[in-house]
Amino acid sequence: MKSNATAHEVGRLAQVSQSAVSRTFTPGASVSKETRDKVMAAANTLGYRPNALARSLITRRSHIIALVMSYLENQFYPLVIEKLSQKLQKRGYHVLMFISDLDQADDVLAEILQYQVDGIVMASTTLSPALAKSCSDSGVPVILFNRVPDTSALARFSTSSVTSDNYRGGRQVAELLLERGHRKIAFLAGLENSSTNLERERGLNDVLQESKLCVHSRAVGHYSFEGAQEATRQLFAGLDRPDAVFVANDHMAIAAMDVLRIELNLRVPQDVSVVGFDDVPQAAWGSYRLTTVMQSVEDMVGATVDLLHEQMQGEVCPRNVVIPCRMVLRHSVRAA
Amino acid sequence: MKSNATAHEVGRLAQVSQSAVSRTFTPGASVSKETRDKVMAAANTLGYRPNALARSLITRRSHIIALVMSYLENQFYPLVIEKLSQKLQKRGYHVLMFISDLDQADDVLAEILQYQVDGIVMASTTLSPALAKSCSDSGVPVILFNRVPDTSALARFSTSSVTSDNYRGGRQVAELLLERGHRKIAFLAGLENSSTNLERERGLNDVLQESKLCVHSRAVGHYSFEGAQEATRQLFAGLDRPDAVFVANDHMAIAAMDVLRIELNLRVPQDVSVVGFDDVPQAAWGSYRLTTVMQSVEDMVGATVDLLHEQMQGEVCPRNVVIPCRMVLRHSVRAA
DNA sequence: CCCCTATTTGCATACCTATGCAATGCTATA
DNA sequence: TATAGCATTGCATAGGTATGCAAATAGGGG
Repeated sequence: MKSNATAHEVGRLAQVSQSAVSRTFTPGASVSKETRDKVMAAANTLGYRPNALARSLITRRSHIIALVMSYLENQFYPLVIEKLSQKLQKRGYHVLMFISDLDQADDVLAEILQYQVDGIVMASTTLSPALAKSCSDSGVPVILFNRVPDTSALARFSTSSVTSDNYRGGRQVAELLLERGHRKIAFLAGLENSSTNLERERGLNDVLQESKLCVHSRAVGHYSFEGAQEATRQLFAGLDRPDAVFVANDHMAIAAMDVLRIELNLRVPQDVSVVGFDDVPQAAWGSYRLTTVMQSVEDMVGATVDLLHEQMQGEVCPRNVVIPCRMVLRHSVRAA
Repeated sequence: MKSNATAHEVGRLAQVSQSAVSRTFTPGASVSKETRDKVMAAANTLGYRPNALARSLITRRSHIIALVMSYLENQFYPLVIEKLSQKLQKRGYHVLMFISDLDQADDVLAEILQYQVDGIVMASTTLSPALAKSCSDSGVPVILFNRVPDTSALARFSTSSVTSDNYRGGRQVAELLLERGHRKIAFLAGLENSSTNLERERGLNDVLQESKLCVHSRAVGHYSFEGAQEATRQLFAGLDRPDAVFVANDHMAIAAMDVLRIELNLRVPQDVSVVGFDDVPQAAWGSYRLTTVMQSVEDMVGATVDLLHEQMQGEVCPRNVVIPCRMVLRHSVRAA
């Protein structure tokens, strides 16, 4: 009873043509209730399921969305996978996962295109202008998630993006820290050239500058846990220590807090205030209670799915969607 | 310059047949260097990529592996996605993600089979015997990851599994706690009927019994963060409190530690020892330094990929692979 | 009872590639 | 030089489904 049953075989058993079988499994096709019932009965007997590959070959729709990610260490991304996969499943699409190093994204993309995917979501990865063009040529919509297209004109006009309002988030953090009386504010950067890092830092700097201040010190953690630990040590190595640190994301902020408390014996927030970005679940854990800027995964993924749908309908106009974000006040910043 | 180019078009441009094009892109096929070069040149001009769907239709190999997961809250699973995806990519396979609620796995499986996947990995999900049979009928190997097949004979003989040695892990935890002088040991359970929970608890109970002891108390956290918080409160609500808690996984153990320290003002490990299971990255974080049992994601995923390969070659004999696990001593258990 | 329309059905083809088979060309050996 | 043997190539078909088109059927109104 191998489930190799084809539409032909079902048709033969049900005494109808293969077309009738196809129509039975195609919503909205023209079939009488009578034949539909016959077909369904035969299909159940044989354990028939339409072959999605053969179907895609004709309809030119695979109902597969490629999702490219580089590292899942940061808990933000698993949440994205989960939400995205769920929302797409509800609309009849499925997610094909690709893990790629940050720089090797181009190679992966070549593979992806072979699968005739209906769309591509690239999370925290940039896309070379050449590849972006190659995608838009083949008519596959590409959505950058949590990254903004390269400033190069070529890429900017051919791919869409969904980000949160990183600049305003950065500003809000700066305003909060100033309001709480901090004047020696350090920035712990993620990946130097990532748009998230650039925008968040720009927000911080602009607010400081408006108050005739500037950043106290700066170190780079490359969005990794170990990198953030090392960067924290650097920031606090000198005699003139910062009294607050804005960390480019929560994942690094947690690493920083542990170093501050355990290695350097500093209290958070009494001795140093720490602010993160993302609002990953761990930020709420009792041991950290990290004040941070929430990026709504729900909204960002929702916007991504909407964009995909739009562009798969053939709307060729790429858009850059910006989702507002919101300060979440916990206990890692001192009172005024 | 739409990348819709087909093998026919490439062939025409290169002045060869479609077969020659196909052979050029099929490793090991018979093509002269001369024609291969002509084909490659034409392919580059047209931006040709073989259509993986059409190819799969003929070869009856989609090179797609379905991965079914239920919840990614526990950081163990993102690591699995990452490793599995990487290892499979190296062998030319890709991962199609399916998120399913614990009980709705059967529905999802019907969808999966339409995609003609070459294999299915089900992480922490059980499979109804009927569906298991349905898969083995259609010749698709199914690997249960971190779960053991149902005790029902039907399922046991048709699906493989990869787990760590949960029973021995549970024993090791018990031995450690006894050795450190604990006699009032509580167990914080995950999902009551999951094989991981059953085995870990059995290991604990067996060792206690061998020392003429039994578990001090028990509560259920359902492998969720909030569930574990509530369960911890229950365990410590009475007057006769446990002096050690074995928590069925790290994710819950961390929730428990926060409740113990922050809500109940207990010190870990001075007042209570806590042991987890999995060794997720967070267990090593400075604020927790959780003593736990390491499940090697690397080894488990490696075994999964090997099993898949084996079964996809047509070896029909399902196997239950058990990976050894290892105690990781940190600082959440008191000294002897 | 007939004709017109609406619905249902089957035939044939297309989607794109892989591959068995026969044919072709070529080299080397006797 | 003839022939066997090998490497390369093209032809034709298959894989499973969707769909345009024409044929067939049913239904309804006059």
